[in-house]
Amino acid sequence: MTKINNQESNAPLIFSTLLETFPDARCELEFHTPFELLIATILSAQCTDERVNIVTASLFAETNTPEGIIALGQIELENQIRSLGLFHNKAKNIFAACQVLIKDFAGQVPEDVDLLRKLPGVGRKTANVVVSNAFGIPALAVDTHVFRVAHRLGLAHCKTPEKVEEELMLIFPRERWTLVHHLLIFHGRRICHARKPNCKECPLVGICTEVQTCN
DNA sequence: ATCCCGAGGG
DNA sequence: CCCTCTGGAT
Repeated sequence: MTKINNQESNAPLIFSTLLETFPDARCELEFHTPFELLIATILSAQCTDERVNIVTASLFAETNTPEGIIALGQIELENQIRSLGLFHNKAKNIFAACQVLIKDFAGQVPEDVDLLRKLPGVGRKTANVVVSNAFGIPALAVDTHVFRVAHRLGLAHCKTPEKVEEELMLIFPRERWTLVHHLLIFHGRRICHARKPNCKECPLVGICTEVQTCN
């Protein structure tokens, strides 16, 4: 029996529609180096990119190297990132990650997802964001937005981000992975919100498998 | 109240 | 699998 909400065949239409709607879809974290993006991405958990950018602007003006962060000290780092939430864990992880970078990677951010994941505080999603946006290596990071939107559009059906990542990578060609990630995020943030999706302004309302009619 | 580009630990 | 960490925006 055919799965009724299997929309893999609609993937090209979904891609082109979202690209037309969000031609500026991109990484919204501000960075100049892979290390800056790594730190910004770790900081981005549970808060908006906009506020991460405010904090990193002043932090990176002070230092943007692993050695510099170590010199800053964990307590001072905590104080600088406090307003971003989860500040203790983030500071602890960033501090430890800088030590690993210096000790095992000659102070350079590795261009490999598996190596990146050896860094404290770097999971699958963060590693994918760094390799794709800092090094141009195709990757499809599945965060809360990508997960939600992919399910609503019928592009994914699995229960874990890892499995959804696999599903999406099979549906879209490798050279599109990074852009697909950004398009789904923009759609999730601007229109397909977690709580009250704005279906009335959704360009995909005609093919969505989960249209919300109560808003 | 609920959500924000999560990850680690139990 | 679940829980915890966290301030700010809405």
